[in-house]
Amino acid sequence: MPGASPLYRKVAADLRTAIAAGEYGSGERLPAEDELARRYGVSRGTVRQALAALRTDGLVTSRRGTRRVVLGGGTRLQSFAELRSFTRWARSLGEEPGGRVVALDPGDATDEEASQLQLDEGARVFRVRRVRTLSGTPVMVERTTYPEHIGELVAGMPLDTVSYSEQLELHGVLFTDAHHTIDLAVADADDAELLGCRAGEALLRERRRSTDPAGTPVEWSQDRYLPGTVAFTVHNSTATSALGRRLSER
Amino acid sequence: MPGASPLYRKVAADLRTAIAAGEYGSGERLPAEDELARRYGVSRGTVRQALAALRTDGLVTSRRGTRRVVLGGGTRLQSFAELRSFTRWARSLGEEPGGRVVALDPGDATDEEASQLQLDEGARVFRVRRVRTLSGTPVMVERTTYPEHIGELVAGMPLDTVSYSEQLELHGVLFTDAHHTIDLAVADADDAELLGCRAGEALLRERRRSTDPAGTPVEWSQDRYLPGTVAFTVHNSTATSALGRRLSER
DNA sequence: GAGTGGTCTAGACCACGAA
DNA sequence: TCGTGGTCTAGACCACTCG
Repeated sequence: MPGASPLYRKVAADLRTAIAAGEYGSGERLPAEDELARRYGVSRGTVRQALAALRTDGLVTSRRGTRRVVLGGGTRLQSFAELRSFTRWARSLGEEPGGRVVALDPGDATDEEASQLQLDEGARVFRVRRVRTLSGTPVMVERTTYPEHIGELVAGMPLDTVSYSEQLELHGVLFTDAHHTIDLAVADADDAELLGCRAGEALLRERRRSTDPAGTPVEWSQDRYLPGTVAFTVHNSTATSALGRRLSER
Repeated sequence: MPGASPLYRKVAADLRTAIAAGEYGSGERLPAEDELARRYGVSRGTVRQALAALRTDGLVTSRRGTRRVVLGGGTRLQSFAELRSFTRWARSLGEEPGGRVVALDPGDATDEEASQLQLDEGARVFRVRRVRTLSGTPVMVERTTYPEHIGELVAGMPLDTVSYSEQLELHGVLFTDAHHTIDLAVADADDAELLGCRAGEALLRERRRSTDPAGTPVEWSQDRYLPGTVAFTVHNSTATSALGRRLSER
C-alpha cells in the first residue's frame, strides 16, 4: 500500500506537527488509540508504532488505563543524521558550519583504535584532525580514525570538504548505529592553539564509535568542545533506556 | 497467559543472557525471527518486541534481508532505575554508595525551578544539597529541588537516608521519564569545599528533570561530578534517537 | 529465487485508572 | 464498571540481501 515511507511514519509525523502546532497542548490528553486508528484509517497496531516513536522522543507519556498525555518543555531531540553530522546539526540551527583540516595521515592502529574499530593491532588506518567552526568561531576539535578502506575515500576528497559524512554516504558508506561516551578532557597544547583556549583547560569530550548496518565499525572519533558551546541532551524512560553512566577509566 | 512479567521480556532476558554467555558471539548472526518464535513457542510479534529491546540497547543490529548481527564492544547500558538513582548505580558496580546532606530547606521556586517543575513562580519547593560518595570518596554534589508535596516526604526522612529514590517509591512516588542535559560547570566555593577540589575547576554537570507516569514533574536536579569519576554513555541509531546536542544557553 | 526482516491488519484478552 | 493502553496471536505481503 505505501509508496515511499511507511504508514506509521506519516501518522507519527502528523501527530508531531499537530502537537507542535498546539493542537494538543502540553498536559492535554491525546485521543485514544482506537480513535486515532479510525481517524487515520489504519489499524491500531500502526497507530501504536507511531506513538512508540513519540514516546521515545519524550513527546508523550503512556500508561495503562489512561489516555496518553502530551509532555511539554522538552528540548527538541535530533534525528540520527543531525546528531552524527556536525554539518547537518549546524545547518538545522541556522548556523554556518565550517571546518579546517589540520592533519590527515595514514598510520598504524593503536591498541585503542584497533579495539574500537575491530581491527588487528597495527592495521592501517586513516586519522583526520579538524577544527570545526560555527559561523566562523571555532567550537570543537575532532579527531577521527577510519579503517583503511574508508579512510582512502576521505583522503581522496578535497581538503575543503565541509561534510565527510555526506560524501561518504554518497560513496555508499552507511552509518546506522553509534555509541557515545561523554566526559571531560583536558586541553593539550594542540587543542589550546586550535580553539584559542589555555592548555590545561577542561573541554567537554564526546567519543563516538559508529557502525554500519552490518555492525562493522566505520568510524572512531573523539570530539572536544570548548566549554559553554554545546550541551548534550538525552531523554529516557522506564520503557526505553539508551543512557548509561559509568566510572571513568584512567 | 503469564503471571508476573510479559512474555516478551522473558524472551529478551533469555536472549540477553545467551549473548552474555557467548552463545552468540560478537559478529555472529542471531537465529531468524521465525526460528526464535518456534523455539520459544510464541508468535513472531512477541519475538520482535523482545528484539526491539535488544536493538535499542545496542546489542544487535537489524536490517531487512539479513539476520540480526550481535554487536560487540558496547558498554553495558543501565536500567532506568540504575540510571536515576545514584544508590542503585553504585550498588550495581559493587561500590558502596554514601551521602551526606549538606542542606535541606524549604523555599520559594526560582524562575528556573518553577519552569522545570511546572509550578507557579514563587510556589513552595524543597531543596536538598548532598555530597555523594563512592566507597567513602566524594565524587558528586547533588542539588535537587522537589515540589512541596514530595519535598515534605523527603524532609520527613532520617538525615542519613542513603536513597531518597527508594524511599519515595515506597511512598508511591513513581519516576518514569527523565530528560537529561550534560555539559560543563565551574566549581563554586561550595562545590570546591565539598568535593575537595579548587574553586573554578571544571566539573561534569548533569541536569535532570524527572516526571511521573502522568507527566507531572517530580524532581529537578543538578549534579556536578568531579572530573575523571564518571562518564555518560548513550547508544542510538537511525531507528531510535534519544540523544541530542544543543547550543549552551548563557 | 530463497531467506529474512519491515510493515500492516483484525481480532482477542487482560490490567489498570478513574469515575 | 467502563474506557484505555499493554500484550499476544495468526496471517499476509513487501523490500531487501545474498548466493
